[in-house]
Amino acid sequence: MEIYNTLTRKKEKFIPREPGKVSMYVCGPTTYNYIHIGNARPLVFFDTVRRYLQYKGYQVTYVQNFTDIDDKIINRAAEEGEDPLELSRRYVAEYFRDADALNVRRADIHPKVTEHMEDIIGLVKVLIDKGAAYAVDGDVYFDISSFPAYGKLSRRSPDEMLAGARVEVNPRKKNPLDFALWKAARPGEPSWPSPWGPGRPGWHIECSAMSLKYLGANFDIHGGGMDLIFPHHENEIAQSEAATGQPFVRYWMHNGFITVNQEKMSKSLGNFFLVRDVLKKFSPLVVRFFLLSTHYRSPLDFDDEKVESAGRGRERLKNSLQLVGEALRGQQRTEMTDRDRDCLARLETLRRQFEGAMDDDFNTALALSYCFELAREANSYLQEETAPARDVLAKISGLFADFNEVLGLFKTGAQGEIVLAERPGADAEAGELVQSLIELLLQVRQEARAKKDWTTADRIRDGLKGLGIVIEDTPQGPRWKSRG
RNA sequence: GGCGGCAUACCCAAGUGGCUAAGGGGACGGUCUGCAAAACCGUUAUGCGGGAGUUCGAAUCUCCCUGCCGCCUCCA
Repeated sequence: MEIYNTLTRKKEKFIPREPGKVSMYVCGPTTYNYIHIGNARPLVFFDTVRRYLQYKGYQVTYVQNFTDIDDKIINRAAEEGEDPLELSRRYVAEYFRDADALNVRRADIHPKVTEHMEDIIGLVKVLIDKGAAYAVDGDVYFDISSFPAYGKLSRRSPDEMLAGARVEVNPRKKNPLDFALWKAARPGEPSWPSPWGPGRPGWHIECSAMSLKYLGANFDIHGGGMDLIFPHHENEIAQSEAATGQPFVRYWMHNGFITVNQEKMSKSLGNFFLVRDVLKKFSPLVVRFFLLSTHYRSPLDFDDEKVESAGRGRERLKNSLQLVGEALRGQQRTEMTDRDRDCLARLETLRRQFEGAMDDDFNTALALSYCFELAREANSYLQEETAPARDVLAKISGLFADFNEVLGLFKTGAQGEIVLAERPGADAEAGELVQSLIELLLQVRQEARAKKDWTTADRIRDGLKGLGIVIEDTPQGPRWKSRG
């Protein structure tokens, strides 16, 4: 397996720190608003990375933090007249609603800054003791001159960064590029006691402190958006390596941006779409499919038409899954023909191709194409065979389940089996009634069809279609599904 | 100003030296159907922004040009 490492700008063979185990840390959101679709990309992508590593048999420890105290939260809280910590607690809960909808599995640990003050203060102390940081008037700054490797991730030297860059003038800093580890509290702000007076952590120190606590030094994978390379991750490296004297991270992974009209989407530009709003229009799993349809390091333009196109693609997979499901419930045979054996061989190839795609720096777009080839293989097989071979069916269905275990494009049941029920109110009590009514209409329509009363039959079909219910007539009778 | 990225069909998109340039959407034709839908079969880039070069051979490497974007400041 190869991973593109931002640190070396090359694909490198993946060798974890400890055989069979992978430690990964992904920068989570600052909880001052609902997440936007740009935040959703790393979420979904790194969730997929984790799933694939698990598929490969690794024991993965996945940590994703919440930045639940910072300037933006304080400002937002002031605007809303709400307590900052209450506000961030609320948005943490909202975050999980969106992430759950996108089929993102919970991290093993979701540390919060406010719950790790001791660890953060301890790390700042170490940095001061080692001469890598200095305290001024209740602030503490990291001294970048103490860390010669500063700039190695973003490939910039401090001199280059100063030339032409607008750096705020802060007379308390020794060097304009020095950054805050601890910020003295201003009146009315939430604060925590520290050896330097009441205050709160700077933005970068939390990730160093919390990753060190849960994953230790030199952990395997650190992920986040490309815009975090500088300064956030550069600063994390400086802090962590200055403190431990060991390499901070083995593989740095950064996802590309989501754009709107080819322009970067961000909270600061104000051209962002909240996941919450996007999900009013699209199924969350369609959004997930869309996010995985492009390689993670490429930009991805968000556009309703493109998401709809992705939705129709996913529908194709769903139809195939439905056909396979029906075949599993239907007649099967146990003897094998040459055709069956060819099919099995082809399926084995598809698994290898899928793994090859994911092994190559998590090429989800290519992996998806093998899902489609699987669908075509399955469909054409089922088209030809009225009583398909049990072993072939099992293999098809197992392969679909495995691919889905990695990509998470469909909900799964307790045994990891794919659950297609995305019908209106399928899991609500009212859904029972809806389903019964539809079944009743289908019976009426079948009676009309038997009498060749096509007008009535078509009226029922068209009417239901208008309500988002698609009817398909098959040799085994009609079936229906909701159009997502 | 400094640093970096991208440009593949109508749309999305994989492919970084070598069989006929994946896959999806769309469109068109066929099979199936009462008609549809779904599914299946077929068609849809002699060409990969433009130009020059390296090579037996390039979408893939080099140079130039054009266009778009990002980072250097909070940002996934």
